Amino acid sequence: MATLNRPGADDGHICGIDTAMEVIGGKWKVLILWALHEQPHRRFGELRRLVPGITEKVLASHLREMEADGVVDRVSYEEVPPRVEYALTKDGIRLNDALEPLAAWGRERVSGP
Amino acid sequence: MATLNRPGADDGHICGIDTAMEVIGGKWKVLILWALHEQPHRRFGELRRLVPGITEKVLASHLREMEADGVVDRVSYEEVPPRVEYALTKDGIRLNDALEPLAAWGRERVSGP
DNA sequence: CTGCATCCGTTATGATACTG
DNA sequence: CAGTATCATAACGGATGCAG
Repeated sequence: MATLNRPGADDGHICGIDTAMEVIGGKWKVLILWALHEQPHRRFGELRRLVPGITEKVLASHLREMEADGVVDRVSYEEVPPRVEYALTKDGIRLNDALEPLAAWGRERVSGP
Repeated sequence: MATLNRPGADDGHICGIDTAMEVIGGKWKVLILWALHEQPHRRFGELRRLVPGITEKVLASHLREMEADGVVDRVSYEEVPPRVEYALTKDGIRLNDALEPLAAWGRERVSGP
């Protein structure tokens, strides 16, 4: 290959990582993925508590993006009070699995080799 | 565990991924890593060509950050004209390896399952 | 050749208040 | 409960010019 390529170029993804980076690019997305990985069918309020520091606005927009990216499923139950549940899609689960080695790297880095 | 945690919190990194995300958080860092993985001891100008679209300022600042994070080694030869070479550290190599499953995920996503 | 300084626009993230 | 609207700020990236 002559050069590496940016997202959006014809091929764009010689190493494929940029594709993934676009999906997990939000500041809190990996934590959301992680929370949904531990237990599927989390409600909005649960996620808000599980990811301390995140605002409702950012949580909502991240969830919408992840839904659009096909890694998260959103199920809205038409009841009162409202109930909405989020879960990983199959692709989201695979994404989370692919993140595990990275998590291991981070853990080693914190605790030392 | 009660909650997930942000970087900087006491534990901070229950899943360890946020640690890694901080290191690869720059827009072009994974591409720089990739370029250095293919062949160590790249020069500044080489990297600029290998990562089309990146500006000198951003390349320089990314390299400095990655050096501070201990994933890149910088070797400056005191000659004229100046020559500076960059290479992955051991930790950088392991990081790149940890990125591979993510790259695979991205590749599948582009080409279809 | 390497790469820092400055200015500047865009995007991402945050705080707060409000609605169905 | 599950969001949306609005306003404000910060972080990031890009363009250009200059220096060792």
